[in-house]
Amino acid sequence: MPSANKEIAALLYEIADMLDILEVKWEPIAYRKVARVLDSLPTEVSEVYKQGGVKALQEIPGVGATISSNIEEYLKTGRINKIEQLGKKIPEGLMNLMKLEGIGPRKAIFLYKKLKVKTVQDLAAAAKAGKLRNLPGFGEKSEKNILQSVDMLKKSKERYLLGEALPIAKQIVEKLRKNPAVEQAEIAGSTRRGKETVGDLDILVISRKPAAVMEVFTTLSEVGRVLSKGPTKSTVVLKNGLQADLRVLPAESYGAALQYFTGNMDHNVELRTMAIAKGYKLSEYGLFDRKTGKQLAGKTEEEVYKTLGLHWIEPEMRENHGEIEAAAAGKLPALVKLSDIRGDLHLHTNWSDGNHSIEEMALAAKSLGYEYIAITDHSKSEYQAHGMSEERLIKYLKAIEEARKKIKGIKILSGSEVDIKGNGSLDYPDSLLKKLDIVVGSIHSGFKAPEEKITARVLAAMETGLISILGHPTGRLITRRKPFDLDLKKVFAKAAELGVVLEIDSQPNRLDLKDDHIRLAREFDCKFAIDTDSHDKNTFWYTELGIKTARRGWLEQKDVVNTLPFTELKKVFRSTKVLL
DNA sequence: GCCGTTTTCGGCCCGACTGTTTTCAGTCG
Repeated sequence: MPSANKEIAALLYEIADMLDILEVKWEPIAYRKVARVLDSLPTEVSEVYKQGGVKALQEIPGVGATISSNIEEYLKTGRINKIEQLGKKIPEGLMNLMKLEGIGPRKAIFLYKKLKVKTVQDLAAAAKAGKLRNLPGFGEKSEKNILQSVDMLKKSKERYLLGEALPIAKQIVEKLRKNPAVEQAEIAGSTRRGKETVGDLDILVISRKPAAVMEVFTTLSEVGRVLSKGPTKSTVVLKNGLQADLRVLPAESYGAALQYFTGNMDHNVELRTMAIAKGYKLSEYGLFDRKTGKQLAGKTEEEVYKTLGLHWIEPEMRENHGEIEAAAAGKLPALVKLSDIRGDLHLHTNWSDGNHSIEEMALAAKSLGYEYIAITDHSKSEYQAHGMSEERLIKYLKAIEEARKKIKGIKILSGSEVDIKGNGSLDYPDSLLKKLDIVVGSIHSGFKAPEEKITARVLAAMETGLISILGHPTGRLITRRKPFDLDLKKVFAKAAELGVVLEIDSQPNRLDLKDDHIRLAREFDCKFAIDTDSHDKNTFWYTELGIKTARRGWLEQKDVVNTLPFTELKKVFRSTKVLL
């Protein structure tokens, strides 16, 4: 299912930027708003249009007569004429100037008018030649900053994996907490929401000595460069290139600030709109009565939500995807928690491409308090990953048997991550598969096959009745590879029918299924397993990433099979005819 | 361009920091 939503959103953003440069008032806001909505719309715009035409498009918040016709045009022709029309009025390359930190639409158009600067290179040359310093609103400092921005643009990476951002965010927060000036320090932003990629870190500190906090923050060993440093807000670029913002607020604003800096933007705009309707004003400082200016809430997030007539909403749900309506109706799910996890059902050892032995993996899992694990090394087709031949599989099962004798206090299940081959058959004969406790069925080839083909392949594999868990179902690698072109509805319906558990693979670059897909699968009443797919005893913490992803998909404890005690887990997998 | 338990016209979230100014515009989130 290739998504047109993202493409349309990108075009609407482009229109907004163009209108900004042309100094059109308000219209950019309207376009940007719809772009944001489409970016995270769970349903396909093309479907909406197919069902109800332009009228249905106008049901999407922010979409009116003009934008709906823009969308319709795109769906029919693959382009939006307005972009070409606007493009004629804007010099080639000028849009790129706005990618520079500190250059917005006003400065971009001003520089063009004054100096005929069109490209980033033009601007860098002008700055180097000292041609900017005498322009109104510019000075020597501006030239220096522009040159630094050009430098940064070259090096910058768009977004970082949650698995990269979360550890460093935690590290920074821990350091801040050790400082006596810091009363509280929290991670906010998309990291707190558990988004699969993170653009920058948002850190919130409560303190009565903001200056001291800023000093500590801007001189942390992780910091590469300080972009700005004020009394309550500073921005730095970390040595790994990730940007980090720190805000300091007083304790009475803690809840409102945490709420505000957690976002996302759409969620916040919605809350502020609700506040306005009630005659309140919501900011990071608190919820206030508009007339009297009296603070009504702000110390805790719960208080802020409650005063707006809502139950407290889990950070991972704050995407304006219906959670506000659910909170108003008291219908929020009780999300699954990290502490609910009792085991990991997808692990590799040095029997295939893992770094540690069966015993080492089992001991690491046991030290986490896990009740059970499944060892699931690769099947024979995974030649490059030292996939096991039938003969080695037999020896491997004996080795698992040995490990069970040595290590008590944790159940070690025997399994394999078995390749689903091109025709949908599995990589070992049925007789061997039936000797395993758990079969994780995964696709590792033919990623680019057309929808019908790859969907049929997955359905056929599930119909063998021998797959317990469908491993990393869409095969995506966040930074490298698109998901398979699967008909997810068919796959989820079949998984629910046959009792095949869907994996949420917690590898930082996978997070597969992803949040939106999980929510869709949940509608089919599918069951899930949150696994780490660990190849090393030190990566069990990836579960945290999988949990956040599951929570973004609104999953509850009852939806996730590896939260079950072992006796219950056995019952789940009985239906797939795999022995346990 | 969109939208309406204040509005079919007149608003559009709100506030911090920087660099330039000497009270503020632009940018950012």
